[in-house]
Amino acid sequence: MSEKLKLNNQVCFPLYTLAKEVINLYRPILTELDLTYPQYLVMLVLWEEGAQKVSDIGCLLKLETGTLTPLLKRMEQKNMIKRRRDVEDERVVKISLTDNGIELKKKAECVPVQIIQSLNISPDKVQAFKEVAEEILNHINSSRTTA
Amino acid sequence: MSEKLKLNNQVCFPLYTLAKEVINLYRPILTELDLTYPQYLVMLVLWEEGAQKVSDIGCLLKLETGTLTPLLKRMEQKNMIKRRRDVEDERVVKISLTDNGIELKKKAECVPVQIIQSLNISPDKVQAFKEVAEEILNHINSSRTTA
DNA sequence: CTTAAATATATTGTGTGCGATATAATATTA
DNA sequence: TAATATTATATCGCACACAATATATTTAAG
Repeated sequence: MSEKLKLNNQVCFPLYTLAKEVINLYRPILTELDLTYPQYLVMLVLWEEGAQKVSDIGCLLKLETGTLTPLLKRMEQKNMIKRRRDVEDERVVKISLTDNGIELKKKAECVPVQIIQSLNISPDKVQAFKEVAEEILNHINSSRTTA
Repeated sequence: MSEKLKLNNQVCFPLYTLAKEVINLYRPILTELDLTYPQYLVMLVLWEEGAQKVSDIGCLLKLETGTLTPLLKRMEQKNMIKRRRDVEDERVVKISLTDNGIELKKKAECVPVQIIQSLNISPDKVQAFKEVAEEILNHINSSRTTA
């Protein structure tokens, strides 16, 4: 059989599996904060950058509006964020943290440490891995804009 | 602000994003074969290993039955696979290829080449990346069975 | 041989993820 | 300025992904 179609020779399969497994690693930890992984990413953005437009969050996290709108509504239901139309431009929806959302950051401080520990891999390799991932991402994104 | 919670310092975020982007790379190519990425993985297993139990496919692809059952039913609708209860053990459902499913392999031969090209990264780095991904996966899986 | 435990798959519910389309508001242009 | 194009979200439909639960079948214990 053609070697190229063998599962073990697929490059993207371990990537696909690892991404899922890592999210599964986050799941029990984030459940403590009543967050899912993509919701956690939204919180990271808001904690770091402050109030953001929906489109800004989408741009930073590479998520479409069809994903973000319902996700943000669920976070609003949980009283972590506020969704407000911009008075300057009524098309824009500004996402900001509630007091609860701000407060949640304290509980989140320990999340990255726990994850790094359970990944159980040398910091060097983690860093190298991250860099290759980002390099491939850049390739993909630049070839998209070029095309 | 605590450095550890900054988006750019997250190791798992580029992994999560890259996995999605790579599936988006596959999407137009696999659409030609009327397959999604997880469905393509199922086909890889069947082409390589022949007929398999649902649980075997789940084990190989790290997918739960709640994901696989409806996915396999969609593939059955498209007349790519057959689902048959095992006469020896009525609990088991055996998944096998239809003639169409076997035929589809020819059209799939070119998929890996196209993907590798669009990833646009040196084979060495791809290989190194794959190895680290598999290493982390092994860590996660072994620590799960140990715990 | 009958009941309890284990196994294999199916079902349900919730939450992404994305393409396609719709809607409303703003910007542009004739 | 009225018509048109663009922009920002929202909505809808489909397909995962997984936890929790249900169902059917087989195996094991007594």
